[in-house]
Amino acid sequence: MSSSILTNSYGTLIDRTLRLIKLRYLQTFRAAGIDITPEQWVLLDKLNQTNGVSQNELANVTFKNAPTVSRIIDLLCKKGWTKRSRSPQDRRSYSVSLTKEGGKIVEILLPKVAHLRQLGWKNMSEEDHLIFIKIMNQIYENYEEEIIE
Amino acid sequence: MSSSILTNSYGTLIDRTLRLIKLRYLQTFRAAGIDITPEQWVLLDKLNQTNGVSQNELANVTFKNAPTVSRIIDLLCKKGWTKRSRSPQDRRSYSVSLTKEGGKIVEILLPKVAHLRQLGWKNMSEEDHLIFIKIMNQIYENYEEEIIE
DNA sequence: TAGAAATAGTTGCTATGACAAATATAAATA
DNA sequence: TATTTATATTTGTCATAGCAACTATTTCTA
Repeated sequence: MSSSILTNSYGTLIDRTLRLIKLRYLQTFRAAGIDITPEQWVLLDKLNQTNGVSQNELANVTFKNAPTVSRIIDLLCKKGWTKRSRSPQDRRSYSVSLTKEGGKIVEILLPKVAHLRQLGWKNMSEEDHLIFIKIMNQIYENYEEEIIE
Repeated sequence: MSSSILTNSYGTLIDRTLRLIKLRYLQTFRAAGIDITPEQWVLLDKLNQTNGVSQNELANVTFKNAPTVSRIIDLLCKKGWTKRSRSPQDRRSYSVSLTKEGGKIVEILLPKVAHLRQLGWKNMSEEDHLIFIKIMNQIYENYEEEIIE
């Protein structure tokens, strides 16, 4: 293995790019006059795809942990964009769903988010995109299976 | 441009991989018996490379913002690994440097971090690594120049 | 079936990061 | 030189994330 992998801190690069992506999302949402963060958007978007799931399921599909989802849903409920209802099958869990207001927010923001995704891949090919996803997932798998000494 | 770019949320993938990387760093540091976070490590490592720089310079090279660097240096000073001294040339800024203790910490952790970097690139080539860095920086540039509508 | 173990969710604590406002000092300018 | 402007740093507030401890409920098991 070459030395550049050992000496270059790619974590810092990933970190800075991810923070810029999130910032651009936030600015775009603000410019649209909607007070929502990128993380809140992730949950709202997921609920739009699969309405009525539990917080636990939301946590799994968005790779977030339970306390984080709990707090973000709190905020979304306060804004009137989601609502919780106790699941009759399992009274420990909630069924979380979009309100009509929440649905409108998604409708407004979806095209803007699509535009943002396009911007990120400017000057790159579809192949670049596929390689990038593959490598990102490979790094994840490499660390996932690793047992710490 | 193909539609998969529009429908896949690569931000979520980057987010989950970055969080796993940080978790593995944290676990490795804990396993070594050293109470330090990945972000604190980034600053300590940078100080080891360029000792005596200002917080502002630290912020620039690590892509962090000033308040974050200020608070992390606070923590590192409390742990006795760094110290601040007022710069005689510019009395607004500090010269931040590693203490002897801080140097020892870096010495212990450097090989472990090199090992972690290798782990992340398991099953991948040096070329994969270069492509990845190139794409990550291209995404950054794409968003950097973008003016929000 | 009663008690133990597991699961869904919440809350408290700490760290990081973004933004805004504040202080102290330096640099530029009229 | 006096005043304005810019810069380095700090502090406050909020959002996200991880961990641990807690409650309520469900599932497993002796």
